[in-house]
Amino acid sequence: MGVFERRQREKDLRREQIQNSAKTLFIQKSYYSTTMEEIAQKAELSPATIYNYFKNKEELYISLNLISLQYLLARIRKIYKNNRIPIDKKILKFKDAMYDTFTYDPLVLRNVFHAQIEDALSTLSKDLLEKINSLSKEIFAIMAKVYEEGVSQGVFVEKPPMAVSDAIWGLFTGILIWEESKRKLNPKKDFLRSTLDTAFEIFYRGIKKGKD
Amino acid sequence: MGVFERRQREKDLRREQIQNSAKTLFIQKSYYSTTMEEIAQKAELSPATIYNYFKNKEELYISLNLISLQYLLARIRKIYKNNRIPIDKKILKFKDAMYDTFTYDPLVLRNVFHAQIEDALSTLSKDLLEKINSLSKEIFAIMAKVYEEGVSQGVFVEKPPMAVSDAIWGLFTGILIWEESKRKLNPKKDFLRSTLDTAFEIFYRGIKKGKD
Amino acid sequence: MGVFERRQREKDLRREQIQNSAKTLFIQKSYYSTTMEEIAQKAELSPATIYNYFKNKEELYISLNLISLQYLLARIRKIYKNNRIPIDKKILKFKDAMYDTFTYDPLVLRNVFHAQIEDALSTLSKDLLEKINSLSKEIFAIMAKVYEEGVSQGVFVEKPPMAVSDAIWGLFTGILIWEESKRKLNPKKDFLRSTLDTAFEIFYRGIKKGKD
Amino acid sequence: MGVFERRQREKDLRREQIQNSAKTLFIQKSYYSTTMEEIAQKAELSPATIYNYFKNKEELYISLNLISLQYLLARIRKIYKNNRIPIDKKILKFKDAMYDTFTYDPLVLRNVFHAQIEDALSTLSKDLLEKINSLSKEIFAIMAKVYEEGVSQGVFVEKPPMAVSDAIWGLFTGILIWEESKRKLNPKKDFLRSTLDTAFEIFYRGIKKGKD
DNA sequence: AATGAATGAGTGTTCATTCAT
DNA sequence: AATGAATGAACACTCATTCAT
Repeated sequence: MGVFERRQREKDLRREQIQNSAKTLFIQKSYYSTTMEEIAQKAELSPATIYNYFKNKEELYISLNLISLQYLLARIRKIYKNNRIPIDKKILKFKDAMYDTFTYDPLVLRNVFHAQIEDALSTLSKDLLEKINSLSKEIFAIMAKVYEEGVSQGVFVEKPPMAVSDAIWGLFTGILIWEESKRKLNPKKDFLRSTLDTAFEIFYRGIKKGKD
Repeated sequence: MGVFERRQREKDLRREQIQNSAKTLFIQKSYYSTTMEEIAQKAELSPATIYNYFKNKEELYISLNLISLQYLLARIRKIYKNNRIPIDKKILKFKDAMYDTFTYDPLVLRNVFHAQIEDALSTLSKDLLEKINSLSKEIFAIMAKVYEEGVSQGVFVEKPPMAVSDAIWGLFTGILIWEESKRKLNPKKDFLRSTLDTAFEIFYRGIKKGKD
Repeated sequence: MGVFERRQREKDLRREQIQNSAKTLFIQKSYYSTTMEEIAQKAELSPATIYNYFKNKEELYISLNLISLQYLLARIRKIYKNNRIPIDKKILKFKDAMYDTFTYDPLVLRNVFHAQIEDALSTLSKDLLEKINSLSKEIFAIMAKVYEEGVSQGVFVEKPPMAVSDAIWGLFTGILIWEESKRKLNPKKDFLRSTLDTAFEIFYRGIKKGKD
Repeated sequence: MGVFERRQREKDLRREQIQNSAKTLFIQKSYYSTTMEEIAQKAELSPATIYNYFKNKEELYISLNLISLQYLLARIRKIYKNNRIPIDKKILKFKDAMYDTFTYDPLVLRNVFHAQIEDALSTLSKDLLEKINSLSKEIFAIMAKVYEEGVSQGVFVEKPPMAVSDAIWGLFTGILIWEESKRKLNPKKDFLRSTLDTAFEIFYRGIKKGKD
């Protein structure tokens, strides 16, 4: 049994090893320009071996996606349920959760936007897109609910809740992508954290009721 | 000369014809999944002909990029210089300029983010990226300047100006991409305009001094 | 126009050139063991070029098939309609028609039997199989009709007509394949013609009424 | 020794288990489209295990061939030696022997024709082909001998004996393959037995001396 | 100037086979 | 003896690009 378990562990490790190599390359060079050959090389395996772990390139790609988004949802939920955090501060906590998630795994973000690939990822993608969508929807729903509670508690000004959560999400992701792309041109400058903080301070102030 | 000029005009037309076909396809299907063949077909030309107008696929792609960004810059400049617009309202005008530009040409946006390709677009891209960057920098500089003027006029709260302009840009583009991607899953729902309006109202309120 | 026609002729030639190479190899080595590379080499072209003429390997293969069967049907029909040939001799003429067709193009035969490939040739094959089937059905129908006429004219003994035409077909093709396969082991001995003649004499005698 | 024998028996069983799986698949899908993986799965073994019993795919394939042909030879021999059967009826008995053999193992037939593989089965095949050939030769020799005896007994008309046995063989196999392939297109109709009977009645009548 | 035709250089994927355990 | 895992060697097919006409 020890043998079986070791084997399993090793197998899991190989899988992750492949996923990590793939993730790095996909982030660096996009889905299309990354070849299985390259992934294999980075994982120090032969291309054929990858196919023992993933049905094809697409599935490998897809396998990278949901984990992080699920993690994010978990974080968001936790914040939502935590009654010790005042409702208005939760918005800022959301930002932190997103920050942690997306700096850890920029690929998810791309897929959340999935703007680039869509019809290319043919069959499976529909399933994936739906899963991603259902996850994001839940995230949004929570953010919207928190905002609505804030409104009914009188701490937030009244706006269409879905628009607000879309705005939070957009604000976050927009800055993230933008800073990321700026960093590519000049890797030394990393203003992500500080820009995000400023942006959310402003946004927070924008929905917070009452004079400062 | 009439002949020469007609020729030139025709040539320009062909170029645009190709660019339009390419743009549509690149937006629909990404750079990688669009083939020269397809572009040619859409432009009702043979693939070989495209090479009379563009050195290669990359250059064709790149040629699509700057026009819209230049247009945006022009709009932004105009707003900046227009003294009849109160400083705080200029922020909202910026949003409108971005809205017009990006709904007209979603591709620029993608390229401004260029998240997908980077590495792949080898030599030429550096040049392009720099041009894009210098354009965006100017746009930002103006937005930052407007914000600073607002601060010194006492209508805006004080924040790091670059962070603010990054935030504006991020807020706008983030929402744009997000709504676009939502529309792909459900083409009937188009909340772009209304979400943008809500978001900018909030943001505006967030930087406006002396809240209600 | 001359140019266009020359082009067309050249194109047709290329197509045939490819088909010939393919046919030779498919006969020599079966569909599976023949590679596109080999076909290309034999046709003195690059593999990619073949794809300008045929969508894929399967279609190339399929393109080789119907021509000969159609030729056979035409021959069979001609014999059928020729009133100068006495009804009982027509059976022997059928043999000659089959002989000419199949010695010219052994591949058809294989496909008529298509025993080897079937489920491998997935999509298109259904269409092809049906066409082949409809062609063979017509051939059979004619053979059966001739036999029936012979019966009603009192020159043939009475048997189930379809069984008789199946038997003619089976007799012919069985001998063909068998002699072919013998020739492979010993290329010098070619008894196809003489064996066929003997076989059909016997068969003819077997259905002819009022034996010697 | 009991242990050794049991081991041997088990080993033999495994071998057969593999051969059976392989045979079924080869018949269903041809040599090329059957994978070792599939054979292993059907045999409820791992692919690697197969290699403990057969040097490689080719040898496995080849191992399937002779058994049935040897069985057929035995049957043919038995008929030949059975003096209670009148010489002319032996021809019809041969048909029954072939029918039993080939309906039990259609693969042999294909390999007897080996039309599909030849070239591909490189080294070993020569050996196999020779064995197959020597077996078929013997079968033929017997059939020819029976026919010759019939001729000298005055019950058969005179024809080249080898041509007659080729014809018998061809008639049988041709109909077999043909009916098999028809059954593929329409599994409900199985006329093999009846067509064979009709065909051999005709053939029998074709060689039988004397008026009916 | 436009294009039909040809192609080199990939690219994802399959599969028989090997080998350590 | 059985097998999980790894892989080399193919192979069909794609596509940007070139070039003669």
